Amino acid sequence: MTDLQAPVCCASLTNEPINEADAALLAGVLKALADPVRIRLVSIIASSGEECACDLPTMVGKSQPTVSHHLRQLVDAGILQREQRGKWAWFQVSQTRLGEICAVLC
Amino acid sequence: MTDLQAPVCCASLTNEPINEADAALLAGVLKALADPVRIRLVSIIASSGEECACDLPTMVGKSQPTVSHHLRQLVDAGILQREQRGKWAWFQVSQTRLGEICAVLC
DNA sequence: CAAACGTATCGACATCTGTCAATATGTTTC
DNA sequence: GAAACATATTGACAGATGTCGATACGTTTG
Repeated sequence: MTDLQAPVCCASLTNEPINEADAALLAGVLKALADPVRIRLVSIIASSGEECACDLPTMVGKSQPTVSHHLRQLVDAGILQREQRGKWAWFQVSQTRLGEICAVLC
Repeated sequence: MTDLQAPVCCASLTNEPINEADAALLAGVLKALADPVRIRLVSIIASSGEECACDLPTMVGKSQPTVSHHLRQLVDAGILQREQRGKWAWFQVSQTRLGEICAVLC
């Protein structure tokens, strides 16, 4: 499995044709974001700065396993950062990662 | 079906929690981009300014129907613009659309 | 208009994905 | 250490998605 924590891929999509490997990397990161529930999770967490996993199932109207699954995808893609505090898991948005995505697209 | 040609959604993901409808819109646009073949198509077309559909199957190593299917998704999402010239279809990247996506993410 | 050619659509299929109930894992507290 | 609680994993299933061969559609050119 590719390391999705590495920089997204190339400098820019629009300068020169991206190669297949980098395209797959970028697609993986974008795919992590390309879901309505995950977008709402990112937006909720970004807006407040950080959120506890315990509050998110209610906020997005999905079951605890479903939310856990989505959070994992976002963490694997480097979009969220996870921090364990006692029995609670707290999440923050990686502005760095979002910035990388923007840099590649524009 | 929602109008994916409209502005992507909100001003910013990170200011305040996005609502469900806008999240679905944004997810639709991102999903159109979240595929290795489609990313390569966008990158190829953006790099050269415009491309004829006739050249793309060879360039990305996929069949003509498959490429046509991907191009359609990108056009529907407002990421590509299509122009018919005689029997050829030419495609350009909508920098406006890419810019909108960046604006929402950052 | 008939043949040639570029593109889109259809049908079929294998794979991937989102979802939840059930259960396992891990942490705290009594 | 046992009970309580937060989170992750597993298993199962319906629906979405990428792919291609076959075919239809539309435009140009003899």
